[in-house]
Amino acid sequence: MSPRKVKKEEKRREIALSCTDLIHEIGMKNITVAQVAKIAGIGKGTIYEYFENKEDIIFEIINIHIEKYNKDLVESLEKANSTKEKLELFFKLVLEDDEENLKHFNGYKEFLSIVLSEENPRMKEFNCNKNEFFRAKLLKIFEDGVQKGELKNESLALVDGILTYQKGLALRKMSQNNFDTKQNFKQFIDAIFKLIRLEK
Amino acid sequence: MSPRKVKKEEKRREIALSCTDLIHEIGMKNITVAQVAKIAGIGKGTIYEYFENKEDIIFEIINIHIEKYNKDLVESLEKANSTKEKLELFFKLVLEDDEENLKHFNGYKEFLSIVLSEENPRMKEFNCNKNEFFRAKLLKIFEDGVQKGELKNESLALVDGILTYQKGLALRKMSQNNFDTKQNFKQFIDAIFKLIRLEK
Amino acid sequence: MSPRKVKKEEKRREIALSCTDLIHEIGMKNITVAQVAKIAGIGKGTIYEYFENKEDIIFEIINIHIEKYNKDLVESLEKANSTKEKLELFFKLVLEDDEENLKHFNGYKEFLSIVLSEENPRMKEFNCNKNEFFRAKLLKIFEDGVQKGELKNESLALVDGILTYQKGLALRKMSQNNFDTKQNFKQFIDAIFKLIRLEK
Amino acid sequence: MSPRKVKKEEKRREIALSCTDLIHEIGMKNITVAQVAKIAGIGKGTIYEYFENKEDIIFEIINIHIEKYNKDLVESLEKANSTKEKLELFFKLVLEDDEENLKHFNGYKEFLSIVLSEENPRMKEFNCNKNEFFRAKLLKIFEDGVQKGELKNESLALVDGILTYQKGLALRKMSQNNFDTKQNFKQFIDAIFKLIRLEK
DNA sequence: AATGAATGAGATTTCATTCAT
DNA sequence: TATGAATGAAATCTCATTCAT
Repeated sequence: MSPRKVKKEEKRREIALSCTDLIHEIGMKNITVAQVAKIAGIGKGTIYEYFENKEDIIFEIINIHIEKYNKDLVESLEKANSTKEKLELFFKLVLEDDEENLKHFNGYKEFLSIVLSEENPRMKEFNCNKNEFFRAKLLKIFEDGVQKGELKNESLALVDGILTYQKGLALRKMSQNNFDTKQNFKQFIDAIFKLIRLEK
Repeated sequence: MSPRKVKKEEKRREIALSCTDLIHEIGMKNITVAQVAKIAGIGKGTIYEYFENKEDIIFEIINIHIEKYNKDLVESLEKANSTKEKLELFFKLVLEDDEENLKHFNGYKEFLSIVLSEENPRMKEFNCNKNEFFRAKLLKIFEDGVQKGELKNESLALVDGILTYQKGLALRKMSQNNFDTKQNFKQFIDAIFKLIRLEK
Repeated sequence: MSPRKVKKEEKRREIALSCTDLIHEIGMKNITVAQVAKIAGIGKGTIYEYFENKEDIIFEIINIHIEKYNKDLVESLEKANSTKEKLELFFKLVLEDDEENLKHFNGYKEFLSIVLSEENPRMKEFNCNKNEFFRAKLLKIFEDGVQKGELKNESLALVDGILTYQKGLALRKMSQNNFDTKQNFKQFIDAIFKLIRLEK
Repeated sequence: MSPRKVKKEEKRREIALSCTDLIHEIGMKNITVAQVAKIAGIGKGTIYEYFENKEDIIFEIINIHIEKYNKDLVESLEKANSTKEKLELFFKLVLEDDEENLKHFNGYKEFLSIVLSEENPRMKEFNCNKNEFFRAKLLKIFEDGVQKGELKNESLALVDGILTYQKGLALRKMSQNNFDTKQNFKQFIDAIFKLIRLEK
């Protein structure tokens, strides 16, 4: 990238980051360009020097959040030992209820709402890319498990199902009132593990 | 219900049904009250004799679609024999790709988008009610399977996980570009069935 | 009046009276024809058998209230002795703060608001008629005072001014936040009485 | 005020002033935002850069009219000599019938109609402020009269009563068909002056 | 005489985006 | 490069009144 482009990229981040708090208050969709400009301390017109349109702003915000989440996930996965531990980290987004994580979760919820509502190919593609990233991570977890002799070989066939199950957990947590995510997870994963764990 | 109320209820349905096609063209959220009135062949003001507000119209449309889908599901479940057959019927919404079913699926997608985006407690509650209905159906399928000696007793513990998995399938189909729903389903369900099927 | 007309007149009153409470809650202007019909226990269309239009309903309501107030005023004036006593009764509408009187006052306020806002000749004429009625009453009070030797002859020239002053008191009470009506009245009337009272 | 703010203030005035004629034709309440925008030669959306809402536009219009009237009043009062002359100037709004003054009078009428009709605390408070301004002016007139030896000391006690009387004159002129404002004023004020004027 | 279903004109307000400076 | 004033399309909802039954 040219130095020019790099600078632009930096400014995009800066602007997007400046409205993090605002977004958690009123939501991505409800934010106005005027608000973004004000909170970023620049003019409304200037926004359009760095972003194509409003959607592009939202895109950048989502991007930052997800990149951050992914980075944290990768780091924590590296420190984990057992397969089950890793799996729990992998499900952290839907299981953990501390403030930090809830922010990520709600951001993801808003992101999904956009993907579902609009015919927005760019967002959809972005979603696919991220999915592949996550799939690769999950696959790695299982492969490591197999290599370490923790899991049966056949367990690799479950990766996609578990990925799907994770999406389902997210959706249910997002759309149901008193959904007990943890209990649903525990029951299901325990059962699955019975199936795929190698008896030593 | 008084005859009065019944008539109102009928008219609501009639109006809501009249815009089925329009909805599939432009989406529930994008519809305008003026359009609904025109297509229903009545005045704009008349709409408000039967609906509280625009949201109420969308609500009725969703309701009709879901009720219809549920009715069909129940009927087809009654005719099915094996547990696996029933399970496939239960997953029909996300698996089948004929026009009729795609309409239901897209309706469900729009519905979810609304549930996720707005602070719309009514929709959310409605979603919860329907979820319970579906959970009951799935549980029944498994209980019948156990009773008929097809499934292990412990398989009942998987009901909630599978329900969640179904949501995940829906979400992935909605939000990913070339997601192979059927293959994901087959792989996962086959594996699960290995676990829970009684060897005869 | 023909018996038919009399019956119509009675029904008008009945309908108008039925919404007295509602009016005090939400105001004459804010009432809807549907509400009037419901509270009167008749159909919306039936309203138009007895009233020309919505304005006509309001007109009837105002009429009833003012007639009632006038009747009470005349009765109480007959029982009063001294001129000053009578004058206080004459100012009762703006001075007294009990619930009953406040209802009349607020009704009058709404009435004035209508007279001022619309170019409503009928209301305006009605207002003039009532004004003449009140002027006659006030004049009578003063004439009696003169005849009884309480007041100077010239005091009759003040009748119109005092009538005007009373309107001013009403307007200020209606439009100012902490207007001390009683104190304004006392100070003014005392001063006036010094001027017009005959020393005995 | 920042230059920013000053410009906004100026533009508010400019927009409000541009619809003066329109208002006299159709009334403040009947004006639409679209009409204001058109007559001001700007877009509908631009209106909302300078005004909170429609009420705010009306508010500005009233403000301008009243400020203008007050300024003229203060100027003319300075030029007047005798107390009676000043008093006549003070009553000018209700007495004079030239076009210029009638516009102010009708503006005041519309303003009062709003104050009486709506639960509009802002307008009511504004009314109170202006009332205090006028009361101060009237008091000054009387104090000067006393100081110059034209009026008795006690006449100061009449200030509030006369202010009230003036409101009454306004209200009657607004709400009665053939009310003879001048005659009512002359008769009343002459009588009052007999009471309060010092014989020299 | 009584009804109440149907009507539709009409007005406010928001906000992403442009463009002249 | 930065700005922010100007834009205007677009959509909801109310309610007095009519009229067929």
